[in-house]
Amino acid sequence: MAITRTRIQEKNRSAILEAGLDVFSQYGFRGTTLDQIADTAGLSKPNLLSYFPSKEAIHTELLETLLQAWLDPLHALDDTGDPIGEILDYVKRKLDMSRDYPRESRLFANEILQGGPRIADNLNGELKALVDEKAEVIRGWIAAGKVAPVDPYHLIFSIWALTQHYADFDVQVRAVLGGADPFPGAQEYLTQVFTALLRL
Amino acid sequence: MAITRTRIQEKNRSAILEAGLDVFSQYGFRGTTLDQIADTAGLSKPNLLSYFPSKEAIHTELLETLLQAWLDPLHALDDTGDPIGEILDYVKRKLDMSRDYPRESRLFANEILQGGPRIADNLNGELKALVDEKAEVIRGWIAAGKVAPVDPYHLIFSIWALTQHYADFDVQVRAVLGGADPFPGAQEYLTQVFTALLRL
DNA sequence: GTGTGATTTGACCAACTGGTCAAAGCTACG
DNA sequence: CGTAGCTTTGACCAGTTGGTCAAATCACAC
Repeated sequence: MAITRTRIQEKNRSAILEAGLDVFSQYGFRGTTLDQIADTAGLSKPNLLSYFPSKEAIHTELLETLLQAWLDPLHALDDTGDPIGEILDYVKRKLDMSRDYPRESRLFANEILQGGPRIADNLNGELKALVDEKAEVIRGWIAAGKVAPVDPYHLIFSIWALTQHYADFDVQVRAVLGGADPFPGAQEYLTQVFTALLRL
Repeated sequence: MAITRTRIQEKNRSAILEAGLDVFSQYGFRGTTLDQIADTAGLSKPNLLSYFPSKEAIHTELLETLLQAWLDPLHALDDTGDPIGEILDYVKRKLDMSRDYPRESRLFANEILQGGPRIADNLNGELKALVDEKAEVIRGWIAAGKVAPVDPYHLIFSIWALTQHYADFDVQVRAVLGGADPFPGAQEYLTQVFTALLRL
């Protein structure tokens, strides 16, 4: 079912998704209006609705794209690699995502804050399965005496929390730092944290 | 300007604030309706509006109360105490707040996600000043050779991120853990993290 | 019980919301 | 140049939103 699309359709669709990401990530699903998205995308509302059947459809498409990108870095955690190096690489990938795709991070945060009604299945299914799998990998490393014994689930939560914080709470972080770019310092600090934690 | 209030006024005001906290913390300012708050509080909308002049006023009052409670645990960080113990105590206080006041945490998260338009002054003023002050305390501990050298700002960010995550992303955390209470494990894990990081 | 002020609400309003539709404008190809 | 079909929009609709108001109800001191 390959849908053929004209250049204009391609351009408008991505303009709408881009605009939707902008607005949904700030105001959440209920706080966002179609007029806001249409204005941001530079289209009229009826025109926008000729590309997506509803507000819900735009949001759903954004969330689906996001969830894939969200799990990718964790998929890449390789049980045959150097344990501490693998974990530090995962931290780095997630921090880079917070720097380069902060709106996606905020879209996810907004959805979770609202109780995750639209992604509950994914959380309880794909996400949980993947985390269970990787937690097992980390447990293996601990059993093999390659990293210090820590709860693998809370280890993963802490990586999420520490990296996403720089995207989700960007305004607060920059206020405290007087506007300076937090990411170089964050990279160094997080390396230090996880090295100290996992080193034997 | 001490306002005298009848018992009914006292009860209704707090019912409204309670309901507002419930709804605002889930849907954010724009995503929340007065009808939702009124229903949750068990009042009619006109009655609700006889206690607060507008939706904005309820939100503002909640945010002001919140910001005070937010800064309190950091205020308590004592430069004359045992450094690592002081920091671990701060972590514990913040984690307890995430467990006992998750809605407040989410209200704050929602406001920051939206760019913090209603609390920008506080972030750049009171909050920044307090963090600057406590960062100086931590720097002193590092200079005195009492804790390992770490960036004090990122240390504070990491405490916020790691503790608030358990309130803000509660749905995700519980999905991954299959519904189990995350807080006992979190307490232990966070102690381990900050001990490993700060110990010389 | 009665009156007074506190409390509550039904009915209402203008602005906004998500969404529809028919008509208009535009573009590429013969 | 014409026209078929892609693209766009003005006008519209019903439901919701934040907020108002006068009238009704209630609680309680006398």
